[in-house]
Amino acid sequence: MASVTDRDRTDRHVERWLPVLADLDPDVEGAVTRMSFLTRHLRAVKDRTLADLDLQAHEFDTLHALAGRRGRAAPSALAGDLDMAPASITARVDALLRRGFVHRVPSTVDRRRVDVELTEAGRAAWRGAMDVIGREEHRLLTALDPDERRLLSDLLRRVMLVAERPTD
Amino acid sequence: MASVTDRDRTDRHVERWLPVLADLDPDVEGAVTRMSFLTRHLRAVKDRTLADLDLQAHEFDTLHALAGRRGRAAPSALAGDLDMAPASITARVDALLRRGFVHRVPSTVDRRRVDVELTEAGRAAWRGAMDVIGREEHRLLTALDPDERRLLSDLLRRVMLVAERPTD
DNA sequence: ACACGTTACTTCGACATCGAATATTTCTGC
DNA sequence: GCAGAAATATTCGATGTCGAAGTAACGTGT
Repeated sequence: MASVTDRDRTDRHVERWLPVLADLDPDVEGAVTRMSFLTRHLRAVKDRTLADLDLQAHEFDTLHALAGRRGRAAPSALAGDLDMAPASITARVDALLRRGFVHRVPSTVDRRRVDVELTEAGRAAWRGAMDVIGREEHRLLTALDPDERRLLSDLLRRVMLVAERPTD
Repeated sequence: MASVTDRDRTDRHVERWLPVLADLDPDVEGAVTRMSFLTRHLRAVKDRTLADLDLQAHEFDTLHALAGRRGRAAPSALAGDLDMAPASITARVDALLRRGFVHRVPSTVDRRRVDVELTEAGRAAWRGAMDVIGREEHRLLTALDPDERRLLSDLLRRVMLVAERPTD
């Protein structure tokens, strides 16, 4: 069991930088560094998990975005959801096409558009991975009890609302 | 002022996925998604801020890692600090070399090693950027008062300790 | 109808990153 | 001492991403 006095690598990080940067706020730096590290950790675990299923993270992410739009979406919509340049979607779809996970469906009403649609194989690959993804998220968050998880989520929401507000 | 009932984009994200994934824990998913988004947000703001100073994020990151080692380090040490492949350091150092921010110092005691050392220009570029970086971090975290920041940092530490523990 | 601006996707060239292979140097076991 | 293992940085080839330019189609105002 983790004692309240246990230190993590971020404590060491802050301790190392404090002499160099005197105006460092340990709580601000600690929160930001931990969010950054946890995000990277989850990404790394996801990479390894997906590798066992013969999927790359960016392949899964694309299937996931598609599934989130009921299995069919325009490339530009996927680019928006994935926070990527539209130009990058083309290569991703090409690769998924070669694996038989998606196909392109030219729109009949607007011939500029070429929707991307999940195949059955694509949906199966996504579902198979979804059964496994998220385990690590829950494992990490069991460090906190349900009330604390709610508290963490609520604190982060308030930070998010500032982030979403335009800077001016 | 943000009301306690204000919703952020993560609330909308969870709401959108709940019908598809019934076993989703809103607090777990909320916390993870918010950490991921905030990390990306800070990265984006850093990119824009550094662009004004004619620096790329990976250039600054390399200078920062060097500064954290008192201005001199082996490429493999930088690779470890930056969580990158050692092969990738070569190109970064080459680029910083062309800008006069670092130079290579062959070690006299171990002729396999070629330390990388900050020049005065490199240290000045780092310091100039450091004065600006971190503003956004503080801006976001002022959504919380000091006690809440401490609380957030402590909650995240406990999550970190689970992440750092080997999975087994 | 038609010209013009907008929208949507793709192609192209540049670049960052990585894993594997390479060259050189140091360390280790005997 | 010396042969083989380990360590260190680099080169090389492949891949993913992006911005800018290109191509095609739509929409609108006149």
